[in-house]
Amino acid sequence: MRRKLTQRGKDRRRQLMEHAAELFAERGYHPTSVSDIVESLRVGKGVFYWYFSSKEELLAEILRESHQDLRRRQQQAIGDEPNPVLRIELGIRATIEWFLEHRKYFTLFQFAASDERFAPVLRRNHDVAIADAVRHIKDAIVDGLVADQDPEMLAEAIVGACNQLTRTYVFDRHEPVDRTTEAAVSFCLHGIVGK
Amino acid sequence: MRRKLTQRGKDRRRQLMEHAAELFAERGYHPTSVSDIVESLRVGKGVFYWYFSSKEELLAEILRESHQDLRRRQQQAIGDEPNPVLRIELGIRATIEWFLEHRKYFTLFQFAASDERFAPVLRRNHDVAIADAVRHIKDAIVDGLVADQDPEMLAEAIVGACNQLTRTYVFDRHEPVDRTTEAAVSFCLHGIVGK
DNA sequence: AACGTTCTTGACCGATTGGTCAAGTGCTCG
DNA sequence: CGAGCACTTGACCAATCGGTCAAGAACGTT
Repeated sequence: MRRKLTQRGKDRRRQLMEHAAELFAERGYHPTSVSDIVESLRVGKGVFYWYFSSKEELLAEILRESHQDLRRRQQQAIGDEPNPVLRIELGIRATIEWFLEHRKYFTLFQFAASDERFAPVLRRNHDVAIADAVRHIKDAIVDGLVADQDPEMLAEAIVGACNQLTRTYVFDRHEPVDRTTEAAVSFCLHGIVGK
Repeated sequence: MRRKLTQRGKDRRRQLMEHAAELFAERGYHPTSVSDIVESLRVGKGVFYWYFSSKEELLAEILRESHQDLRRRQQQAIGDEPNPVLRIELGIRATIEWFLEHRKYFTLFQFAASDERFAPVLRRNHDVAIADAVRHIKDAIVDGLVADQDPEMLAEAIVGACNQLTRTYVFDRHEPVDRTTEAAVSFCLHGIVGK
């Protein structure tokens, strides 16, 4: 296990994480062995265990860091937009775009959600995302833009609808993202506004 | 591999599938070995390979049969309801109820979607479910009950929102199903109707 | 140049895996 | 009763897994 990292070390660590994420997304977490990872990178197995204490810790770390990156993108996209409904829309668009550029994490998140070992990490990520959305929804309710319903449930529904649309059209069918994004936005906004 | 099954054989097969599904859902597919399955059932390993040609085939079979059962439940719930929007609502309610009674399959479907090997089976299941929903949505558009949008995208959005709400409130938090179902129905119907 | 730290190597290990098979048991039907 | 098929056993196998470690290379600092 590592102690302090030089720049060289940080680069290796990044390289391992990026590469492992790709392999995990392609072949799955369990079927991808630590040997697979280090061999395709042409380094010894010791390298892996210098930077990560276990294969499990590696995936947990990948999940944490990638989610941080997604969240950064969302906040950047929303900026200081005053209209809460518009903030939600900007968040949806940013999320779909991010996944389009980071396809591998979509499969990874999905797998992690189905494995007891990683569910806690994913759960924390998810809770943060929901909390973000809930703030905007509450603002919208206060402003009278949205009917008074449970904001948390609305947030979950939005996330679910967007993820499913992204999976089907962007990942499975490789369709252009525009129509999908518009459909997601329209469905979710009508869903929360509630006639 | 089996040839013909007596009643005794059919029962064993069912028993293996049900039990394996539970173990897979609890500990995950890969971490659950064939030995785990047969040992906890107190039978020899040969029994497993008498009924299934591989561990992979077993899960594929579980996915197929459970999805058939879910679909049967949906069709039964919808009956011959003439109003297409109401048909969708009945379908949503039936789905959430079914998953409540068959929790183990939720985790299983989720894992399968993240594994290349099982994606094809799951994909066919999903396509059938979407096609069912699309028919009702098209009817609703023809009747002027729903704005003219891509019915397939609406169907995907509905499935996504419902699944997410079910996962969070019914599985993770073990909350009573009523409020969740109402939220799902409300969000989805407003989402498709489109003010 | 020399020393300590960071980083890399790859043979090695015990455990476990999915899957096979020769040998047997029990059920059914003529 | 006995022949034949449906089913069961569990030792066994080759392959692979995550992880260790003693040895040494590369680097930064002085």
